[in-house]
Amino acid sequence: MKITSSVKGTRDYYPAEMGLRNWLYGKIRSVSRKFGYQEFDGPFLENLELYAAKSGEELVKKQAFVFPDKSGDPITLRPELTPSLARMVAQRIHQLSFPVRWWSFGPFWRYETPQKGRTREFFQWNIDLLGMENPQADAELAAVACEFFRDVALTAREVKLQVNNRRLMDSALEAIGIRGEAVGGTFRLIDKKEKMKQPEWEAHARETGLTVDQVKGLMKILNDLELWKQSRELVEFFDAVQAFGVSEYVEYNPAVIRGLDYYTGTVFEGRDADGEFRALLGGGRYDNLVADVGGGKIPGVGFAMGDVVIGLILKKNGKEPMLRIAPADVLVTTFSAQEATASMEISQSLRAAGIAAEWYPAPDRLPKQLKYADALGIRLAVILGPDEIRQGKATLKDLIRREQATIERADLLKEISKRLVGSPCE
RNA sequence: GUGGCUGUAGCUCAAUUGGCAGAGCGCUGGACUGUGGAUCCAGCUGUUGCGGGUUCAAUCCCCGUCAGCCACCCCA
Repeated sequence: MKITSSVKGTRDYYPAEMGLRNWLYGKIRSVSRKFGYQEFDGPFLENLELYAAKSGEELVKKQAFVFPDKSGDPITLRPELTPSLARMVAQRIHQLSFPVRWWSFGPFWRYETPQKGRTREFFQWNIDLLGMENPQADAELAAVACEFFRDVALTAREVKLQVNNRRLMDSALEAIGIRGEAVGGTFRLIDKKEKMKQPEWEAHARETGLTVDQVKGLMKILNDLELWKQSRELVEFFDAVQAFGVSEYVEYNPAVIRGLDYYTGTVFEGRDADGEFRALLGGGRYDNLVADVGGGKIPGVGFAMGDVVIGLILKKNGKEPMLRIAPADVLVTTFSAQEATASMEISQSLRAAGIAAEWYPAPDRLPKQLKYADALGIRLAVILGPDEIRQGKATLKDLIRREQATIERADLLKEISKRLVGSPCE
């Protein structure tokens, strides 16, 4: 019988991967709560209409998984969370206490060609602050991202948060005569700047309809690392970032634009310092989105971080956690069929005391059982043979320290608890 | 969606101009019948991604297809 293959662009979560995913979730949860954010989630299925005018055109028309339901209505597997968030806020706008601070971690789907750092099914951390439009709120989200970097031990040398502002770019472009419909094309041009060689990029810029002077002007904008000082929003933003104590991670980058149409002000991206991977997180200010889904005018700012790229960056920098495969701290071995019952009873008495204990369910050779404990990273083994049973004792073996002692059974619990303090794994 | 590279044991990879499909790691057993990681010995593991074609003969050449990766596009 042939094994049915998995769906393209999906991943299987074996216990090791599941452990990593849960570890990541734990870090995300901890940072989010530290800043006072509440966990929520939206449905995984949404009506296509929700995304129609608000997300990028590409995201909806080409990248969304859309299926007709039995009545023929187009149902979408959510490609992002922000429109759902905007709807949920719009629906309860009179009951919520603002500022609303919400976060979420869940699956999303995009129909794209899978590559490194990009899958069709992925998990994403979303965190948003709604109801405030001051730059200090933007800075808080930047601080959340940087605090997360710190919590997973990524340094400011390894990752950066690069910031820009749409309004600043709009006015800078307007100053060189680019306005209206030409702005979108120019934004895409800016996105390409880092990927293309200089003459190539200039030629491409001319093809999109820019004059020689405009290309020069655009170059000047992109090379001016002091440009942010002309933006009151960004000046206040950077002051607040300093107050939050995360300046080391945050820098101005005029080439950061973001593709999504709903961003209106500050935008930012998390990147690894070498620029080896695609953006590990992206977000910004969206002041019209709630109104666009039929709610009142509620400004918002937030970001999303996918699990795939952060996983690659953690791995590259040696910051993946040491995770144990087995949840049990103790393996109670089974010496022979005669001692099996006593072993089971001991394992249960450990559980009753709150210790995760695994009972080896067959009288296999002792070396095999100990190898099993070793392979799963179970630190302690209890050995209960005829000698121990006769004397009312038990042997406790510490697989890490390579030592063992035969002790009174009454002392077993105490000894185990003592040895489990300060375990090296998470 | 377009173009390119790759696909061999559970994992990492070999295999001469087309000529019997191999190694390391891992796994199983033993050396060691009540003690794991080291060492040594032995053993197991294959529809060479899948389907077709050319050939006396295909892992190798050709076509198709699927998957991974790279670029474009876009983005977490």
